[in-house]
Amino acid sequence: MPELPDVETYRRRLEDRGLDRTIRAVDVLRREVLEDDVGTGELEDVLVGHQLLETRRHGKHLFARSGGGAWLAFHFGMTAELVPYEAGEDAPEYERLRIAFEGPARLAFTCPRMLGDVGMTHDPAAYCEAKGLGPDALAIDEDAFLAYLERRSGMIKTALMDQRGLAGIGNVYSDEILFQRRIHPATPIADLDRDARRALHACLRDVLTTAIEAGAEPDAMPEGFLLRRREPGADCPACDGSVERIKISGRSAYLCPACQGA
DNA sequence: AGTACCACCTGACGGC
DNA sequence: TGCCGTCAGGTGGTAC
Repeated sequence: MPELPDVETYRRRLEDRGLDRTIRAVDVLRREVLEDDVGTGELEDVLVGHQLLETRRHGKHLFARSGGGAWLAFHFGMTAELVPYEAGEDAPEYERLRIAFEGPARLAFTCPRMLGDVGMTHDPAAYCEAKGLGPDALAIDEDAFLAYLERRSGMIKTALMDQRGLAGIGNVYSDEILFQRRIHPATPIADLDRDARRALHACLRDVLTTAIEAGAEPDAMPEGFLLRRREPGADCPACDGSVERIKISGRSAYLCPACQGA
């Protein structure tokens, strides 16, 4: 589930359960989760005997600064997660990398599908730039958002999901934002007037902050959220219609045709 | 530039 | 029970 609200939730989890504890060991259970330029030895040098001191999030990327002089960079792919647990408890399923702190605390990077990864950097901002990431979706202001839409064409959903333009929004939350504005996901950007674009920016902030407050848990989100009804034929949370799944450039988009026009 | 499509890798689920 | 197809919220590359 790792879009911006999920990653922000992991960040808070890491703040709670991973900072200011001395790291005793780091175990890489599956080497493939490390980015190509990161070796296990290097990872140990940076972590073991040190503490994680601060966190940062940019879009779907999470960073943690080690007292050992570098930042860890977590990227979650479709299914990765950060799971704190304690020695003595069963390790979470699909644990791929484990940080063992002195005492019982453990922090697992789990990744069933192996599409996430862990990297290292000396500068998160430079790292994001190298990845081509645009501004964080919660940091971009209205003017910058309008300017972004101004310089591209095509479908609105695609623009919201493009990490180079706006970092943090993925398939689920782009659908949610567009549903809340009653905009069909395939709507050409050119069809949205200035007021609609401004409202979209405000809505995107609302949806993301509401989701963060709910801990990125669908069941804890407002009844009116589409993401709680993400299956074809489900009842629309806002009208008598039902939820439909369509394909937009190969991805599943969910919407209510009655609310969001054809 | 934008879009469709395939690939990556693994798991869950429904149908027969 | 077993096999098969389909789908999954991420990204990245290619070809039109």
